[in-house]
Amino acid sequence: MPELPEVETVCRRLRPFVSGKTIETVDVLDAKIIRGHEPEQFVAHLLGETIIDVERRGKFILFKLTHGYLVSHLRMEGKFFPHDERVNPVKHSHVIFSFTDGSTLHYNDVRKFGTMELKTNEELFVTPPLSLLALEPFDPNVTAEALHKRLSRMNVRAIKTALLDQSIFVGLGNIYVDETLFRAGIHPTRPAASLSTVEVEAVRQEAIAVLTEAIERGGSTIRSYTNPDGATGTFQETLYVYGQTGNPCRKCGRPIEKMKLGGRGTHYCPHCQQ
DNA sequence: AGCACTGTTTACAT
DNA sequence: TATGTAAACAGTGC
Repeated sequence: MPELPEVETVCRRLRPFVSGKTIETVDVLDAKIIRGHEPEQFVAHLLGETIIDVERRGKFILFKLTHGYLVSHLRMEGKFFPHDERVNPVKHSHVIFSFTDGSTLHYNDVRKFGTMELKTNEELFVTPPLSLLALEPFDPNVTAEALHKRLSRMNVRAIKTALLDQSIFVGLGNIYVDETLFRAGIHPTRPAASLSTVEVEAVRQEAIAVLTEAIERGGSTIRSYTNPDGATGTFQETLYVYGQTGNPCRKCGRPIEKMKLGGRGTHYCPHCQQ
């Protein structure tokens, strides 16, 4: 269930594996994964294409092809598994790529929420879904002033809900947004418009710190995430609030609480986050 | 058994 | 327009 650090970890693993390889066959075992085109068109376009590079934009994986891009989102449970040879699909294998060197890439997705879509170079950033994204969080143009201006226009929205909106801030999901708000000392239900520029800057800095540290640790494995090698991340060892319900806060010792906000489980310290 | 929960996004109703 | 809810699906845990 990847957020930006997990997707970045996946991209770093896939990049050396697929770069320079030419697609020989594509088996679509479940058409639900394919968006934008009929599966037949999807396959027909990919045959003979070479994967030039693997890039990331937000939580999307971008396979740069000879012609255009294959854009993939893992949603909750999507996983890519590289293999040096042809192997049989397993349960929940939905799309299988084989390359002219004999290696294969399997897409596995228990809940089938993940997507794959072809885009031309011209369409890529000016059509949904990528056109809807805010700037990358590490972009210097993401300033406290710009973010504060945007948040100040929100009527009643809670800061947590706003930060999960990828058109406002890119890369945070339910784990890292809770961690960001804890580190910034901001209560998740605070109206987004009520944050001062100083508080917004604290949120921005902590978000970048959390995302950066999580990338360095290969992401977080709470229950099911593994990278394409099957390895787990280790950032979960450093979590302050996510999944820590009832445990003593590492800053003040009072128990971490959990509530429901915007339909998502929300973890916070009632003392450190007023 | 049945229900609530899960790391995401979006279509739809209000 | 903005915001909240349900839905897509499968598995796990109580």
